[in-house]
Amino acid sequence: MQVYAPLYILVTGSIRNTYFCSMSIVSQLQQCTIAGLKALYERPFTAADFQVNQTKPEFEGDYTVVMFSLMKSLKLAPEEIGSALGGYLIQEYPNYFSAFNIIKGFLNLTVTDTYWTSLLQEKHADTGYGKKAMSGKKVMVEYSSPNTNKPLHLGHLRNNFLGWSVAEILKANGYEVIKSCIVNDRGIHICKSMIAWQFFANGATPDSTSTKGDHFVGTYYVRFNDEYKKQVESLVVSGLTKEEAEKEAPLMKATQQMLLNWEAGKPDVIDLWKTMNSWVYQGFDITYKRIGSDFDIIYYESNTYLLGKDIVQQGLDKKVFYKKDDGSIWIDLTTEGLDEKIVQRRDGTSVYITQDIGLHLQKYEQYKFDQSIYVIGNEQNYHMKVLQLICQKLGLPNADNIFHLSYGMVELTTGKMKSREGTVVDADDLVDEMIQTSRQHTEELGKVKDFTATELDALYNTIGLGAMKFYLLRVDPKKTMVFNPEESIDFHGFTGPFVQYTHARIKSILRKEPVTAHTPLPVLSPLLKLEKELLVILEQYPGIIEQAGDEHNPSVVANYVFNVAKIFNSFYTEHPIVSAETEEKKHVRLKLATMTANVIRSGMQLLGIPVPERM
RNA sequence: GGUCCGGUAGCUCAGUUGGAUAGAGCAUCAGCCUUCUAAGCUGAGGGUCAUUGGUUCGAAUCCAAUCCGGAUCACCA
Repeated sequence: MQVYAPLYILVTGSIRNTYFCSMSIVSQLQQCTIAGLKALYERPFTAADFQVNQTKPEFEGDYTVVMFSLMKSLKLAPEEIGSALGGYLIQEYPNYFSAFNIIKGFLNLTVTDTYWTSLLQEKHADTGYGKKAMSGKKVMVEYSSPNTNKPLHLGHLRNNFLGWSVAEILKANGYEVIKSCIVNDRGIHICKSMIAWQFFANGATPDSTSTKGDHFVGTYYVRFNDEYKKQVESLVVSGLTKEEAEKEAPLMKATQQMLLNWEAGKPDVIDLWKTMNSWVYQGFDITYKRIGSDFDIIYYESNTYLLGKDIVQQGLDKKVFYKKDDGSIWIDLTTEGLDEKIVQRRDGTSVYITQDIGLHLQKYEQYKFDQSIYVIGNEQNYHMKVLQLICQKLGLPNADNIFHLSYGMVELTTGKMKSREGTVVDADDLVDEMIQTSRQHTEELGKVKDFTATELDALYNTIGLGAMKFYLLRVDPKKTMVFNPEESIDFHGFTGPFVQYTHARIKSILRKEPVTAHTPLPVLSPLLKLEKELLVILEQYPGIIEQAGDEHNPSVVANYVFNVAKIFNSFYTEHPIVSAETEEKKHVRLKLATMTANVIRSGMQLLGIPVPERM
């Protein structure tokens, strides 16, 4: 919890006038209400006994105590409770509440201008506003997890942006965060692109074809599937069943042999594998750098795929697992409503889930984390449920604190993305297009003609990527979302560039009128509607960070930051800042603008989106 | 078939520890640039919150049933 000195709290001597200075105004109101109910009715209530909401715009007031449940337990009419409680709050907490009205079961309270202006005075220049002090807790966030046989696509982008943003949000909530990635660099699917390269490439390389390495390898993965399909078809024509043909196709047999050779460590296969993977990594590096992803630790499946075997033995000893007659090892999860799950094949090799059990333990031993978050698509909900259950049954450390941040698939307006049908949206192509679009818009508007070429490139990147990240992060992670190409390059309305633009607008004013040059508040003239509206939403920022952290949900921040920008823009249109009615108003508005810019910058940073000074 | 997730405006999404007349953006229509950046602002139209029943002062939100969509239930990863 943040702690800030309550300069704006005036101590009046009454014991009941103790203030809860580091709290949000909502918590404050809850505490005051509890105290009031106790004083008035000599009965103990908790915050769960009544509801506090933001007052609807059509009514007078800032926050509302919903009294229906109180009416029931006190057996009193709303007017009675409302006038007693409202009167009490105004009398006992004059620094917080200045007026009230009662409509049906709603007690609407007006928060004093003193409260808002003191908040503004104290927080307007605080770039760490809303962020919590380090708690000493450590959390691992695993995300991205690409395969080394094809380039990154739209689905990976959602994953990467989510992982990055959740890491930033957790940092803001006081966690130490370790970002990790598990690279799926081995297995039959990796061998497919290797075999296709051997058969069809004639020694071509990314350099010889001027192709980005991951795309280069990706074409051979596609080529494999095409050629394999042809082989299967011709075998079917020659009389085999489809199943037989799929097994007997020469390409598949070669691939399976290659996998065996890889596992046996045959030098020529290992060399080819290393070479092709290095091509892919060169490509990934470029993409990760462009989209602003990075990791503190990268695990490779080629190193981890043998993990977990000791654990399987321990599980047998503990009778968590059992062995079937053929030698394969299983766990029975039917009492949990799941199925039986294999953890070791009859040939003694470990399966996908076994590696994950091993990796969990390895990560724990390495980092001693308090929580381990996996950013993985919802198609793996079952897998992750089983993983956690097994870890718990084995009594592995911190198994209860495995959290699957399950996100929904990204679909296209035309339907689902399918790698094999070529309906995927490539990450690099998309980034290119977004940057190109931002260039076009910027040139049309012609506001930054004095920028150098380098500055312009940086700006196009900021806007293009900002639009894309915001577009993918503004939706609740767990929901399947639709990617609409036209909508994604729209820079108006609920978009990243809209928020960035609002920031640039403010900065333009502050360059002319630095806020530091002004005397401190207090302010005597009453706050106008839009001034207060801005302060009300700015006051909510710490709570938003907390909520986003608790829910592992960046869309909470995206929605918030958009609303802040929207309210600021209304305010900006309605009220002049530099040429305000009075000097006092000018000071207040400059500070409001400063605080708004800081919150926008801070919130966007939690989404991994920089904001420009000009655009 | 079992399990899980979802269904809110033409489209994309908010809103669900039960609260006032269900909100944004896009799209459509009507306005606003001698004035701090119009990537902006103001206003209008647009809803059987999938359906039905239940719980209660009050249901988009909770419960039950039904319909529709998706994911998953591999000795693949």
